[in-house]
This record gives sequence, C-alpha cells and structure tokens, in this order.
Amino acid sequence: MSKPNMTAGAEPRRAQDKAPPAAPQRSEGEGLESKPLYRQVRETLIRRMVDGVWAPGEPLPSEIQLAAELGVSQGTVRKALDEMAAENIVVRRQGRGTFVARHDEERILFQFFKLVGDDGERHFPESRVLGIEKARGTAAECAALALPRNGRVLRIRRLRTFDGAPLIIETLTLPDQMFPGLADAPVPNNLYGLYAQRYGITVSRAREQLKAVGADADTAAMLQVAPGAPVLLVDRLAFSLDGTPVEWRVSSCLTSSFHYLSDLT
Amino acid sequence: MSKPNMTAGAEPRRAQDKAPPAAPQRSEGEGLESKPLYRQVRETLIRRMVDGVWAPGEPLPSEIQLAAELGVSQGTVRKALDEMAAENIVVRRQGRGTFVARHDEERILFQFFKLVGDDGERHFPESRVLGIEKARGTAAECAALALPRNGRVLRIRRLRTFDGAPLIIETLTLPDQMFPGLADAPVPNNLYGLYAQRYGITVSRAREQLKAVGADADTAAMLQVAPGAPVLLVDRLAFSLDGTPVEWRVSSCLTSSFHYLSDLT
DNA sequence: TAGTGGTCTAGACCACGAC
DNA sequence: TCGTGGTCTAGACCACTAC
Repeated sequence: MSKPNMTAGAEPRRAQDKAPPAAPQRSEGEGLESKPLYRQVRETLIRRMVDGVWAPGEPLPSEIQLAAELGVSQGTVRKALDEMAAENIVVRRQGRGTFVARHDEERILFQFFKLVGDDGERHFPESRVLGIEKARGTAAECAALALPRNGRVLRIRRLRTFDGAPLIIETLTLPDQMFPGLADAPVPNNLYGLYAQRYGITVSRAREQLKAVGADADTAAMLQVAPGAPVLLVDRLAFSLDGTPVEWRVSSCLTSSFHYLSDLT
Repeated sequence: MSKPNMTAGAEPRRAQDKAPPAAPQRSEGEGLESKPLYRQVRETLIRRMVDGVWAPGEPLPSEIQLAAELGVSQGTVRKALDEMAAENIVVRRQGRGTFVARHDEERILFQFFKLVGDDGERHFPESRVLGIEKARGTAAECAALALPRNGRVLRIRRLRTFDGAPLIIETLTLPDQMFPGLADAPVPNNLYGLYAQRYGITVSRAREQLKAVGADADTAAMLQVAPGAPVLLVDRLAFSLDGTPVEWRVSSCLTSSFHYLSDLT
C-alpha cells in the first residue's frame, strides 16, 4: 500500500461519503497512471467550485477541515491551495481563510484588461451595448467555442469609451445554451462578474492574439477615426474553470493614448 | 530563539565560511523586518548566480548540500528552488539535479518572443544587423535604462526576416558600460544568450508595451510596405536577475501573417 | 546501486484577524 | 483568546537518472 498512515488518526475515508465529485484516492495497484495526491485534491476542489458548492467570494473550509474530510494531510491540501492561489482561482488571507476568487473590477483590471493609459494608470472604460442577437454560429465561431456545426450563439456588440472618447469597439460571441436569458436583461460593464454570479461560470484563463490592422469603414466610424487608421486588433478566447471555451471576443482598440501591457516573466 | 533546532544534527553554520554573499540569517531580536527564510535562501542563490558562481546550464549543489551549507532544512531550500523554477531562472529535473536556466533558443521562443505565425507555429526569424553606434543616450534612453543624464549607450539596429520576407525592424539600446566590446564582434541572432555567456548578465524578466501605429517613411521602406501601413509597435524593457534594466528595445512588426500571443492566466 | 528531485506526512511555532 | 493561513523542520518513501 502506497499510503501507509491513512488509517492512523482519523477513520478511513469512503469516497462515496460525499458528492459524486468524490474525495481523492490513491490508485493502489491499478494500472492507471495516477496523478499526485495534491493535484487530485486540486481537481476535487475545482469540481466543487464548478458545481457551485462554493460560490465566488465565499470561504472554503479551513485547511485542517479539508484535510480531515479528504483523508490527506494538511500539507497536501496546502500544496493544492497554493497552486490554486497562483492561478488566481482562490485568494488566501492569513488569519481569515481561503476564498473563491471573485471577478470584481480589480481582478478584471489586472488579470484580463491589459489596456493601460500611457500615463501608467489602469482605467476601466465605460461601455455601451450596441446590439445583441441570437444566430447560428459561423464555422469560425463554432470552432472557437467548441460547438457543433451551426450551433446557436449569442452575439453582443458594444462600444467602450474612456472619458467620453471611443476606445474599443468589440464583438463578443457566446454559446447561447450556456447563458439562457442573457439577452433579456441589461448587460453590465463587468461581464465576467455576470457570468460568475448569474450562471456560475468562472472565467479563469484566456488566450489573446494581437495584430495591428487598418480600420475598416465601420470600425473607423464607430471609433471616430479615418478609415485605414491603425488599430490594435485583440482576439480573445476565454476559458472557464474546467477548460471549456466560454466567450470569443474580437476587439478593435485605439492606442493613441493607451497601450497593451504584457509582462514577460 | 526563533530557530531552536539549528544546532541539532549538524554543526552550527558560520556565515563567513563561504563567500561574501553569506548564508541567510534569521534576525533574532533585531528591529529588522525579516523576510521568510526561504526568500533569504532564494536571494542568496540569485546573488551567487549574478556573481557567476554558477553559470547558465551548470548544476546547483543538491538540495541536501545547500541545506547543510546554509544551515536550513531541505524543505526550506526546496521552497526557494520551487519558486525560482516558477520564475524560469532555474530548471529542475528529477533524478538529475537543478540547473541554472540557459537562454537557449527554446527559452527565447517561449518566454520572450511572442510573435507566432498565424498557423500557430513558433518560428525564430533570421536577423541582419544594419548598424551599431555608441552615443550619449537621449533623456528617454537614460531614464529607461536608469543611467545618469547623458550616459553612454550602445545602439543596435537590425532587420529580422522570416523566409526572406521582412518581419521586424528594431532598435536596441544598451548601457555601454555593461557590455564592453560588444560592438567589436559580430552580433548573434540570440542576443540574450550572448549577454549571458559573454557578460554574465541574465535577462530574467521584461515588460512590453504594444501599440498599433502607421509606419513612418523609414520603417515602411525597411519593411517593404506602404508608408502609413499598420504596424505593431512593441516597446520592451528587459531586466536582469537583480532587477537592473539591461536593454531597451523598440520593434516595429508586421502582423499580416504573424500575431502577438498573450496568455492571460 | 547510489543520488537526485517529487510527494506526502506530522508536528511545531508565528503573524494576523475577529471576537 | 481562538482559529486561520504562513513558515520551518524532520523524516519517510517514490520515480527517475546515471553508473
């Protein structure tokens, strides 16, 4: 047996005691290539977040409680939580506890909104929705969002301004099925907060592809620049906690007094 | 005393046994706000790398040896090394050891060169140096590189191509004093490798600011596009292991068949 | 077989926050 | 005062690499 002390102090765990996303288990003799215990713990905790056991902003049980419940040592739970803290999906506060990360404005500003004023200040732009439509996705949209061919999507087009001046014009594409009723209510500026609160979908990671392009006629008009003016095109695909693509966003940004900040570490 | 077991198994360490970058010490009763031990270990190890005790590619002593030498536990050394591995300044290989990270082409390609072909392939462009000059830095250059006013700098201008087609035209500014004789030898494609091997300066981190701009006449000519064509302007400031700015690089990139890839995690 | 990093445990004390 | 996460230690066993 690869985990000799398991039955020592506490009674042995039965995986079925809890929810289907069960307690982690060592593979004992099975042919499976077993992941480290702390990664199994991590996945158990993430699964619970996906399932809504703990909502954003809520505290997780303490390390000691989690360790007892899952039948592992506190150190193993700690390693899992430390890794999750490094991924920004959990926030740890000494003396208080460990909390599911929220998509508040601060997090958006530092993790997901890379456009910074040339003065170095991080501003959050206002935004105005220009239109919402439901449609069958194009081939590109369905491919990006891992939907079946001609799957239903939701498209949102909005203009984002700073100090009244146009800064970004963008089109977002979402899987329609994942966000029922989204088109029927006003769309807030902080969309990721809405995804989390209303739909229990947490955006944890995104991939952005940038190009410099000349503004087409429509884009130029919306941004109040001449057609062909240089524009930063940002193509973002956002993923939820379990790795599902959740949103495809193509933004045309003016960079005359803002820049895209990227830290290479 | 805050570290009771220090004299247990091994003989107590004397900081002066080794080099001036001494072993970490707990502050015992002093008014100093002491950093955690594992961070002191980390800084000791980084200092040794900066001082050239271990060159890139070379193995560090084993965790056990470092722990004994520094008078801390193996777990503390491990935490320091794990953090350094996460920062890409060290590479750990099970069964072999821990090595100072090298600036080989692979690292450049994944950590510092964010331009990726639209097909998803990571290509490393060829490069041709157009000119090298020594001069007194402009106000902007001296400010960026933390040099005194009118400090001496080295400027390198080069054209980077892929499959023979122009891709990037860039100007690099370096503190002249930091790289003596650099202008007198041919400049390799992989500059960070040269900084490390010849000058013992390791670039560990960089900050990039991106804008979309219209190509000016000179840039357009070099990149073989029309003046005013949209170009991705990448302004990079690179820092060495100890946080000193080492290189300022302004690149104008064509993004018709390449894009800048940014992972938001 | 010996040595390395990787995982896991157990237990101690500290710093911080809430009460 | 108590409970939390943060640090540090000590020691066990495993997986991989080299010889």
